Amino acid sequence: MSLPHALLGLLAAAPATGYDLAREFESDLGRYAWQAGHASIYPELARLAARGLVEVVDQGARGSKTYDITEEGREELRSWLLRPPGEGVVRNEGVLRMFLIPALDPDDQRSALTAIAEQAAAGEAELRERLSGAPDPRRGPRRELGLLAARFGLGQYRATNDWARRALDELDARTGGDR
Amino acid sequence: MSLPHALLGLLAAAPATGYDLAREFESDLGRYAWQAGHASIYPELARLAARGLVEVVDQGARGSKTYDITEEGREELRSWLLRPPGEGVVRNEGVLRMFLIPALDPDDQRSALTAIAEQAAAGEAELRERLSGAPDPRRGPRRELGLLAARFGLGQYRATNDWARRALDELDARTGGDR
DNA sequence: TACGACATGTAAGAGGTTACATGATTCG
DNA sequence: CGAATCATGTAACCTCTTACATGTCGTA
Repeated sequence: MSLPHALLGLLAAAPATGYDLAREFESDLGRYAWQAGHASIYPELARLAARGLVEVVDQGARGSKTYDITEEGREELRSWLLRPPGEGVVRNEGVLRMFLIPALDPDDQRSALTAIAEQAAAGEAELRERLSGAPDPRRGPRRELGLLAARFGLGQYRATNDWARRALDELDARTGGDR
Repeated sequence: MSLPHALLGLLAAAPATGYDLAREFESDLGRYAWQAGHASIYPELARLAARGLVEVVDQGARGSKTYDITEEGREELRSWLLRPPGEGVVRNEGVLRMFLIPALDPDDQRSALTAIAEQAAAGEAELRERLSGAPDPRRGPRRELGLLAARFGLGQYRATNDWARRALDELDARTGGDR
């Protein structure tokens, strides 16, 4: 039940076509929060339109339809965002891998943890660069969302890197620290 | 395709019944990494057994079956854990809410961000207490998994709290900081 | 004029949740 | 002996992914 709210949230920032929205899910949104492909987005937009939460405000070239959120849509979005966050859906393959690392033998643990730390460091560096550069002019009205998401990602990568390096330290301590 | 590997990873630490595994998903594992209910676990164990990756090593009271991982299972798990982490599934309703907060008006943003910061602080405190106390004797062979997961959670809550408080500061700066 | 990006849709199937269904054991 | 917990399973349904299918527009 999160996809409709994700779409409402994106449309609340600016009207967009289904195609635009699908691309939005390929960046930070899809990386840290929620993934969706066009094959789930188009039918969901149609359902939201049928419920009166969004509407088609423009039909352009190539059969494109630009959707905007309606007043009812804003209310639905607001009540969802303000609802006390009960334990929602959580599904993260990367974190799952991290948790299961103790099942490996020490050498394999070392390489898996090293790979995680390096990947997190690389992700952090890349994001830091993006944040320090000029704000991406393409994003326009969703710039704020992107900024917030990027900063969240930064914290995420930092925490992951710290976690992996601490696990590596302890592994070295346990196995004698040599090699 | 992550549930079978999650089950293999848990069984790699110690043999368990489907019921045991279902409870495992209710703690840190389900909170940060991957959720699963008994209705998906039992059929998946049967499939894994059919593929020879796990086997029934004991049948106890109440029709319970204790599963253990096989050598083939360990190899499958190892190759999955060592596989370079391409972008896996990510689905996190809480993070999605965080990203969409800019869709609210400033007052609502303030309350949503405050709620997030408070919840993260409470989660962090609770986890910190659990980590400082005596290690839970019930967990036995999965203690290490739990420790790793709890420390990950700690970093997570810290990052979330920082993120929310920074967003609040900026909101105050933008809207004049009064009230 | 060909290629890449834009743009939308459907169908089949995988994976997962909720609800239904059943029964044994333990503990107060 | 009643309630909670242990323990397993199935059926219906929902959601999302993958693959299939189609067509337009800009530009090199």
